This record gives sequence, C-alpha cells and structure tokens, in this order.
Amino acid sequence: MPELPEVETMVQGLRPLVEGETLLAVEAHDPKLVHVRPALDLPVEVRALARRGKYALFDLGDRLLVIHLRMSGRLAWGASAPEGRVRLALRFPDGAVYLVDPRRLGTAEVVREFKGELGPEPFGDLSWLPTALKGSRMPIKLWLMDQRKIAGIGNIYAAEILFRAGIDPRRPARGLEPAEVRRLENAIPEVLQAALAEAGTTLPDGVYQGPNGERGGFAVELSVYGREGEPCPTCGAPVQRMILGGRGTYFCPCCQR
DNA sequence: TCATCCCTGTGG
DNA sequence: CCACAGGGATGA
Repeated sequence: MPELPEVETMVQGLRPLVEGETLLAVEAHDPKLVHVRPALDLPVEVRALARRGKYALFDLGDRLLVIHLRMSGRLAWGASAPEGRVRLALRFPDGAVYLVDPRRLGTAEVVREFKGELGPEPFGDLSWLPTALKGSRMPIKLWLMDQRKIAGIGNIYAAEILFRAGIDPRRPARGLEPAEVRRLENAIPEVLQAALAEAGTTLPDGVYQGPNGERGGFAVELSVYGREGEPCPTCGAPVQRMILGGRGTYFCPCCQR
C-alpha cells in the first residue's frame, strides 16, 4: 500500500507524538512479530523517528526498530486500539502506535544498524540518474520500482511519474533519450512532492489512512493509475492497463512513447 | 530477468 | 469462483 509519500505522512504525523517519549511496552498480536518484544530493553526513549525509502525507523539509541508496511500496513496513533487487524502495539505514556495490517505482509525488526539495500532518495540532486539508467536494460517502470536503484517509488507513483514524463513504461532504461531522462528527472520529485502535499493517496477502498485516520487527497489527482478505460487527461484517449513485472500497469498509449 | 510465494480481503 | 491489490524476498 504505502509508498514514500504515505510513509512520510505517517512518520511526520507520529514524530511529535513519539520523539523524546518513552517506549514503555511492545505487544505483538501476531506470531510473525513476537520476536520484536524480547529484542528490546524496555523502557527506552525514542530518540528520533525517521523514514528511509518506504521504511519507518524508530531510533532507540543502540537499537533501531525498523518497520516496513508492505502492501496493506499502516501506523496509527491512539489512546486505544483502532479498527482493523492490529499486529503490533508500541505503548507510550499518552497513547500507542499501532501497526494495523490485514494482509500480515508488513515486517518489524530490531537491529543495531539499518542495512536495507536502498538506492538514493528520489529528491534533491538527481544528476546521477542518466548514468544509472545507462547501466540497465530493465523496463523503466521496473527500474523506478527497484528500491536498490532509487528508493521509495511504488506501483502508483511509477505510473504517474512515467505519465508525466511521457514515457512508455516498457522502454528499456538505457534506451531513453537525454531529453526523456531530463523529463524523468523533473517528474520524479514533482509527482512525489505533489502527493506529499496532499498527504498521500487514499484509493476508493480507503485502505491507506494517515496516523490519525485521515485520508490522503492525491487520489483525485491520479492521471492514469486505476483509471483503465477512462480518458487520458491530456489527449482523451482511453487509459490502458497491462501487466509488467507481474504488476498492473496503467498508461496512455498516445502520450507515452 | 522471470515466476512464485507470502497473506487476507474485496469486488466482479 | 477467480482476479486482483500501495511490496519485496526468493529461487530457478
């Protein structure tokens, strides 16, 4: 479910609630996550809450609690348990952070160092992009979604970025023209920042919610994702759906070449 | 570079 | 009933 803008929204919402606060207890309501509790020396102060790629990182001093929400997870703050399948509860004096995850694909680990194999964040200076693209024959959409190449982009935003850049998702990364790479360099941060400004994307199913249950407002701005058969906002041709790398892929065959 | 699997829920 | 879902690790 959550890509960079959604994870960032959750982290920003939780940060003032947990930073400098004391983590009192951890309850695992899922056998897959029972290893988290005994790996911690409680109580412990949360020194910082950060995001890297699609990971949420609780800095506990000598340890790091690393949470990845995968497809259906979210982090919610509350005085009591929220609706839904609560897998993990992090107790603080004034409330708790709940990991809610119906599909149980989300992960939580306690480590000494974060060692996810992540590429650079998709903001700031992207001048490394042309060189990086040259080395790969992967379809550009799969390249954008490969977290080792660039961190934080998932299925929704890959589709939206490529639409904005006017590039067919199947094009090999190394085959992009310089002008196309430049459009990509612009589209990546533009799309992600726009989504961030709307607090992420909540699709009509309402799975994604912010830390206090808010919906993200970016769904209405999606140009192609989830819009098979609807008119392309630029040219009016019907948006097409195909399978690429096993994932549903939306694009405008007219505007993206 | 692929299919497959991990899980559960929802919608056609 | 089957198809599909905001992700990613794994093994062929």
